Amino acid sequence: MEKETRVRFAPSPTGFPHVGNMRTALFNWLFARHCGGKFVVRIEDTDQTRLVKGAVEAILDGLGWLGLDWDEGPGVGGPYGPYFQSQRLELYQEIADRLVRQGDAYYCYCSPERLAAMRAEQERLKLPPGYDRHCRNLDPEEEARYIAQGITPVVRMKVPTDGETTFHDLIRGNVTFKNATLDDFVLLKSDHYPTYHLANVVDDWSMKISHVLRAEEWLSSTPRHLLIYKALGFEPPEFAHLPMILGPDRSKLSKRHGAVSIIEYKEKGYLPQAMFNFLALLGWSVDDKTEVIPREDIINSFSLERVSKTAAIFNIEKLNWMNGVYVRQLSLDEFTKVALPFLEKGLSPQVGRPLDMSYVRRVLPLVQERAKLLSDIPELASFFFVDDLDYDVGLLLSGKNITLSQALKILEVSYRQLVELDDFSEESLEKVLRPLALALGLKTGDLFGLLRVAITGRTATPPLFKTMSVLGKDRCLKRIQRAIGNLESM
RNA sequence: GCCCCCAUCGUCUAGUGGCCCAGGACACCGGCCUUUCAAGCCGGUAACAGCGAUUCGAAUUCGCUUGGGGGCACCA
Repeated sequence: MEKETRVRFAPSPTGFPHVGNMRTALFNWLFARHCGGKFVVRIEDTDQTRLVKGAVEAILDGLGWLGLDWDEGPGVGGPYGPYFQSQRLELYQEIADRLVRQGDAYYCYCSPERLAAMRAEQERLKLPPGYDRHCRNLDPEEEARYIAQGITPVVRMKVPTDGETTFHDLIRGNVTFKNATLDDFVLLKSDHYPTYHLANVVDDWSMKISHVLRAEEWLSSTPRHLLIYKALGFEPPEFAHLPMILGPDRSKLSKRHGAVSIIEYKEKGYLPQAMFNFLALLGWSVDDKTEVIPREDIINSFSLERVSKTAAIFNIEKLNWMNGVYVRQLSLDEFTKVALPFLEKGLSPQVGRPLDMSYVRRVLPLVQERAKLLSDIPELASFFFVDDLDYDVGLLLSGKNITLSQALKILEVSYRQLVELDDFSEESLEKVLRPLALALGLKTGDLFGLLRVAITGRTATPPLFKTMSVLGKDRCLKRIQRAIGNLESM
């Protein structure tokens, strides 16, 4: 029987879910779903000093938001748990002991101060930094002396000083490291927690992970992991190192590049479908032209062969465009559902709540094709809700062909015509206003432009008749009246 | 400094020796549509880092150079 495909996403809760991490999660998830394998989430909380409160929840929220469901892990359990490394300490300690007993690892009593001094010296001499193996071959007396001092040792891997470690990366091909360039890295810290290297190997093995898909930043620690697998006699998984996601300055994406947490994108009004699609295309492609592609199709066509080797810059412009595409694809019901929270939150407190839903449902279609982000919506729609339009009166005269007195006259005539109009539908309005332009000897654009400003306070809005029809006769007349007043007091 | 990875338009990418004086998308610039905006449509600017080698033929293979990135913690 073929070995089951099992992949994992193993975030450490030391911060919020970074888009780079989420892309890694996504690729793992896609790989599992494509192969009909399992997607495991494991929390790597072995650094007690850097734990961030709420980070686990935020990470899981991020996964949930993108629709990346996990088969084993926090909340769902599974046969290889626990899925928090802090709950598996004994396992790592046992393995570390075993490595020491076998002679593949050793206790190191060096103080942080000594290590720092050593590093400083190495830097001064322009030597590659790395542990100098001071404790690798301690004589028993010396070791006894350290123990007597009550020093809690760390456990270090006894890395072979010669030979090479080679592995086949599914994306990059064969990669070889000389063992001599590796130092004796720490396996178990003095607080008895494992380092990433140990915990990661032990867990990937004990959780029967078949493929490790992780970011390229891990490439150079892979030989260390392989050395541990070898010492333990474990068969290593397959490795695939995904290209990095970089900021616009080509450096590793970080907070100084702006929004970096997936949660921030959610809050700014990106749609998860759009983010999913966009992230899938960062480092992977279907063919030479497909951009917008449904989730199911991405799963079906996903393969590591089409993952690129080159680091990618996070191109927010393209994400924005793609989000707009997905926003426009939404049905009115769907759009209403996702837009409402943004409207509630972003509309001025002056606007009465709760919002009139039947009115909202008439406004929203006019906004939908103009919004790139859901957070654009309150601004795009505010004039539908606010009673007192706050605009620069000069805008009323922004049409270059109209003088103040003309504008006044036009508004007055328009007002008189509209008062008479009972049916305020788009068609009916058009039937009145187009002829009016002709009658006044105006270009339609000049008349409609003036009315637009009077009625909305803006020069760019959804189509005028639609807008007026949604606003209703009352509001439109009041606003025209008010515009007349504004002009008179100029 | 040492080790590893990478190298096609500004950006994301297609391209696995002839189909490529390099295709798509975003952005940008024109035009059309049009009551403004948006959307849509049409068109345009724009790239194989350099040098050698292999080959009848290289974006595609190899080498070197250059450039970029990542790693070198009792962090992950």
